[in-house]
Amino acid sequence: MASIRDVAKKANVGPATVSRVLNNSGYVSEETREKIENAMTELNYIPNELARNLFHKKTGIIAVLVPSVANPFFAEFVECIESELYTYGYKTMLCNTVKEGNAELEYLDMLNRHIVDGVITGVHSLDVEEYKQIHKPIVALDRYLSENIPVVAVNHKKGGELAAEELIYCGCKSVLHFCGSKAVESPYHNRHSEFERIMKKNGIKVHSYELEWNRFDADYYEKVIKDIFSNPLEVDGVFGVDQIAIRFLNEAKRRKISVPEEIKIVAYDGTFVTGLTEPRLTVVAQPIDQLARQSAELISQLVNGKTCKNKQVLLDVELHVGNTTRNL
Amino acid sequence: MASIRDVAKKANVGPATVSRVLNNSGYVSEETREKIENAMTELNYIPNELARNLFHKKTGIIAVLVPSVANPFFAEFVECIESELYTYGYKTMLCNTVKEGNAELEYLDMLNRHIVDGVITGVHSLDVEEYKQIHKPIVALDRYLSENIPVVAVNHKKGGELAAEELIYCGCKSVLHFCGSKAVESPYHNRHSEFERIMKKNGIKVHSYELEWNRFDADYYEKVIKDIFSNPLEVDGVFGVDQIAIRFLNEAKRRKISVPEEIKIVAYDGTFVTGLTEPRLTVVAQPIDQLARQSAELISQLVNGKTCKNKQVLLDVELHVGNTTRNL
DNA sequence: ATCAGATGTGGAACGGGTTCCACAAAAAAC
DNA sequence: GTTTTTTGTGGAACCCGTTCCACATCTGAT
Repeated sequence: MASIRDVAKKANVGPATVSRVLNNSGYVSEETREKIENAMTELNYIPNELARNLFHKKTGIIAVLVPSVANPFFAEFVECIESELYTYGYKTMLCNTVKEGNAELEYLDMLNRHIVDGVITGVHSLDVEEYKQIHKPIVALDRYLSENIPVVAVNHKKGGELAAEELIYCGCKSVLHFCGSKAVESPYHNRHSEFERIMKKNGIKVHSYELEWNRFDADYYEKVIKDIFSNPLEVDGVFGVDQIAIRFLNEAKRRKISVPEEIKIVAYDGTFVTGLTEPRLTVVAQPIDQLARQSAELISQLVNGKTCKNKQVLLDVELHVGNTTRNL
Repeated sequence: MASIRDVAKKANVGPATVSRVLNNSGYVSEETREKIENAMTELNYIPNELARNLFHKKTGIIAVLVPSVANPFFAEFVECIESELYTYGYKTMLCNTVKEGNAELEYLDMLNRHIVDGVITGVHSLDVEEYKQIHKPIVALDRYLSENIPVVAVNHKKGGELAAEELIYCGCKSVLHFCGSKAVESPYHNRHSEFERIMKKNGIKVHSYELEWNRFDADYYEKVIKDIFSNPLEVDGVFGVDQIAIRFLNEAKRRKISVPEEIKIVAYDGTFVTGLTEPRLTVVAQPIDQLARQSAELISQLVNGKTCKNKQVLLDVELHVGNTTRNL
């Protein structure tokens, strides 16, 4: 509760001198420094960060927006980004945007209200106009927002290619493709278009199933799988994000469809859940830690006044062959 | 960038009047209100929350400390708590404490430095003394910190009991029990002691395997499973947290040990990952949403000056019978 | 007509640090 | 011995809302 002026009074100095001791700036004699330090410990003085923040107009807090941290991809991303931001000296404010009301907008507004210094958004909601109005530090994860806003993403085109080639290599003739909604402008569409392009080029039939863009819950995924299996399956290959792939695999097992003999499965993302199945999934893995590292670096630059317009960071994906495409 | 004084000048009023308009407090004539509102929109005025915070000595931010959001239990908890805090009007600052350095202490210090209004800690590190020094709003998840700090936890004793009874009911004679380190003071020990008590009372042999308290990564879990299977298994039942249970199940399948015929498995926690196995796991499920709801309510009370010393909230667990203990 | 109360408004002080500037004393330079 | 520099320190203004208090006007009651 003691203020800098209390300390100053106790040490018989001016508040400016105490401030200098606090920040190790300017000239302070050894003698007065000690006097002040004693006074500080005596009064149990702890500087009020709020006052500092007001003066400096910054809080050292970065908001991280994701649809839902309960989703493994975002959980891992948030885990990494928090860690990265921490090394930069920033704290992480977390916002899950899948909730009633427009939490996304509200969090963006925190930029204007000086509550956070920057925003990293991994959210794929529909209205992009709001972002274009804001000329503050924003970094987008896997989403095009505006020319001013740098994007961090993986090379989805390569991702689609790797998946397609693996399924082709394993002899598939007709595949089921779970793809994201085209309502959202995101680099991830490249994976879908590239996957389908290559498949078609090789004369392989592709059945596309468009997933809703804002659903990440178990119920939805179960519904999708049920939906798929309600009609006779005429495919020998499947490509979809982790949780869809896992659930497809499980349903196949329940129906005594052997994997990979009868159906091959390739999962996209490669979060830790793909390590929880038996057989282990073949995955196209996103380097989530690198996505986080790049996002943190970019936001740090933006917060410190550097500009990086039109910037797009593309990271490499990797195919990890498991036992759902080949019998190793 | 416009300040309240800029608005006041433009509207030919005092800053106090602008403040009253901003907060809808005190008397303001309709005429001046309009003048001020016009000035505000003209100047594109957005109040600086930092200045407000300084005056009110609060930020509306609650820090949530967890070992790692990448762990599904904490991911789900954080998802829920963020949502709950949001409804109370609080923002969530996230801190993962499994990193170099003492992040936990650093985040606790934010209470003193007025960066956050309260802390909800789900961290199980070893030194508790620091918490006893702090007389600020803190709520502990599943951990005893000090008499002043309320604890939210599930009824682990009942959890241990449910698991034990299920395994007994299914005819187990010798079980493997993965338990947490006794180095940490936590309500969760009740589940282990109760489980073992009941088992022993029923003449069932219990092999205990003590897990490290601060490891939540895949590598560690894999190592544990490998360790377990490196010796001949002489059990027909297993009880452990979700990820251990899942990995045990997978390894059993790899070794053609049939579940539940030869070995029954009960998982503890019941996070979404237990819905990703085939067969589906039998679990003792923690009501994570309620843990979050209670934590949020308590921290909100504390932040608003109410005291709740010696308080402990115990929530009920539920057994969800899956196909790893019985053939349904 | 008189007075209490409601209504309306602005100046000043405050919250708690930070920094600019002025000024003094000591050390170094010439 | 005089002039620079360097070192050391404190007061005041500032960051930007908020609230207290004083003062003014207007309404309605007696």
